[in-house]
Amino acid sequence: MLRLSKLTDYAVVVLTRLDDAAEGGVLTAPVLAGATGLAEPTVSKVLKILAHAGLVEGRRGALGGYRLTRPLADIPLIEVITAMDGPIALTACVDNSFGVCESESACPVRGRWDPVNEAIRRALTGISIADLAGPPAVVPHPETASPIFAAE
Amino acid sequence: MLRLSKLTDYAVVVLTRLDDAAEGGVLTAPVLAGATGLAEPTVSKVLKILAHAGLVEGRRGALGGYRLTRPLADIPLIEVITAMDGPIALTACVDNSFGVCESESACPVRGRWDPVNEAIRRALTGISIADLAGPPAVVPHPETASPIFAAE
DNA sequence: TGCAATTAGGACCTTGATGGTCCGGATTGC
DNA sequence: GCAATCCGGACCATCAAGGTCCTAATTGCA
Repeated sequence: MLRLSKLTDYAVVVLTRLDDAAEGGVLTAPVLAGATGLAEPTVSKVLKILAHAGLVEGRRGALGGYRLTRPLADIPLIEVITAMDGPIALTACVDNSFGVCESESACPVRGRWDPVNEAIRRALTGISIADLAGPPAVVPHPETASPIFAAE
Repeated sequence: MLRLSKLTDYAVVVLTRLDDAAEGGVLTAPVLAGATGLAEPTVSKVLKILAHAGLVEGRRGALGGYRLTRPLADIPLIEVITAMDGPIALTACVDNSFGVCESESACPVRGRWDPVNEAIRRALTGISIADLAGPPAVVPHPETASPIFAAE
């Protein structure tokens, strides 16, 4: 269904909540779990991955917790997706990876997916997490909503 | 990994091969299987789905087979993806689907994914299957390659 | 110095979707 | 009437995603 993983979804939610922390302050995994309604181990897992990608910073020990390393507006959506789901690659046929496809000799679209991946990357680069956090509520009609894409 | 299903991948390959048929002629599933290197039942499954979506037309009986209902250039990639994978929806939070998310009351990104889906749809609408079939070979540097996107 | 709180890293299991195969029925041409 | 072919669906195996848990390592405080 061309869907991204739930973990990525959670990551966006967690990141936006993390933005609630006071200047310089940190939020612990349990607190974030409570704020988001997600299970604590899951939140913990998400935060660990995000920390590994450098999007958040973890501080151990008592009074420890996590905080953003950058403002949400400086985090493009694609960076979160890449951190959680790995690099954007719609098919196994990426770049010049030979040998992984048993019918590559007969494949007429060989090497042709890259521009597609690139197009999606571009579309996702222009959207920041801040855009997703945005105004509080539901968007009834996306077409008439205010444009949130830098690329448009 | 934000990947689309293999079936979709196969569909694109099969469609491009189907384009080899003579004007008005048809190709059978076994022939297409041979031409693409894919297993026959799989090709058959793909064709059935494509036929259901109206992208190809099946003709039964002896001398039967499949043929394109439109030239490849008139088939946007997104149409194939939608046919095979279902509608583009990066997350379960789509439109105004209430009740499916147990923490929707606490979710700060509620309803905010739609524009993202829309952006991807747009990026995928400008690419036709003909673009994917394109010139025979590998694209070394997508950035310097000829632009194939109508939207750019 | 010891204890409590917290992140870090990974192992582990379950579940659901995907991928792939197969079968019976309907249709068509010879 | 027969053979070839599509049509529709059922069926099962595999595999990655989702989620949980456990054990270190680190830090602050009494």
